Amino acid sequence: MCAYTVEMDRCDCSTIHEDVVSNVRALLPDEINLLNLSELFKVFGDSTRVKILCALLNAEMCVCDIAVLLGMTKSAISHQLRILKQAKLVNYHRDGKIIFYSLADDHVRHIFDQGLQHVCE
Amino acid sequence: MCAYTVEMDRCDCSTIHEDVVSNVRALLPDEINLLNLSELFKVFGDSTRVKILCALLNAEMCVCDIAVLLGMTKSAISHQLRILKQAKLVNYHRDGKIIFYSLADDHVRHIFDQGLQHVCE
DNA sequence: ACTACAATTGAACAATTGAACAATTGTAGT
DNA sequence: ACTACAATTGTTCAATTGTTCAATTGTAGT
Repeated sequence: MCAYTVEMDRCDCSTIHEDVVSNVRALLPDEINLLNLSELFKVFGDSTRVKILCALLNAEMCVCDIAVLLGMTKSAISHQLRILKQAKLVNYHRDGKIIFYSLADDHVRHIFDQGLQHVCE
Repeated sequence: MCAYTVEMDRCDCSTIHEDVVSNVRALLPDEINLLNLSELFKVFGDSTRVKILCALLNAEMCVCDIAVLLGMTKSAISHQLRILKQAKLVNYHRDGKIIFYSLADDHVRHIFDQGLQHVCE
């Protein structure tokens, strides 16, 4: 019989390492932070957005530039930039008709570096 | 008229900064690596998998332990562990009936640290 | 006011995804 | 061989996601 039957009615196993579970439970970040973290990675989890961010690692660019660079429509790029804006991953400033986008901070650079190291192994 | 009409038939803008575009294009990682990178982040982009990985940051655990810890079925955990295995993010070893899962390398730790820093600002 | 154009937005569609359920696999003990 | 059980797998379904198209917004120049 599962020791957690009362609070965890979905458990159907008997060999739980309760000490490990309770130790890990204490070390786990807050539910909210874990949720925000997965939301952040969800933003990274699209090849178009990855390409846009990689481009912005090297220079600030307008929607049109990015569209040409990636061979996509401005609409598609704009939609993705909106998502990147909401995640506070890019900044922008208007210069006449043109809006220039740039990276918001350097976390992206570090995360991408580590990620590329992983996929290149 | 767009300078890229021939090779980029989807471009509908005229104010391209060609120098910027070509510079960035030269610095952009290979298409394949960018695709793999987004696939990697896609794996991180799910709260269940983030929780599993955060748990494994602290201790190796069996499917049953993780199921109890997160209050989910073993089936659900197993499905997610399969995805984490395919992404080479977790290792595992069998001990009798029980299979213990652990983190594959420290890239995950670094990526999560940077990610948490970003979401906590 | 009008035109040109960079950029954004909303709706619709196809494709992908995560969770749940049932059935199955693999291992240990009797 | 049989039972028990940790873990995996296949299938189905609802929800989410990315792209396209068409229409709109905002700014600069005439």
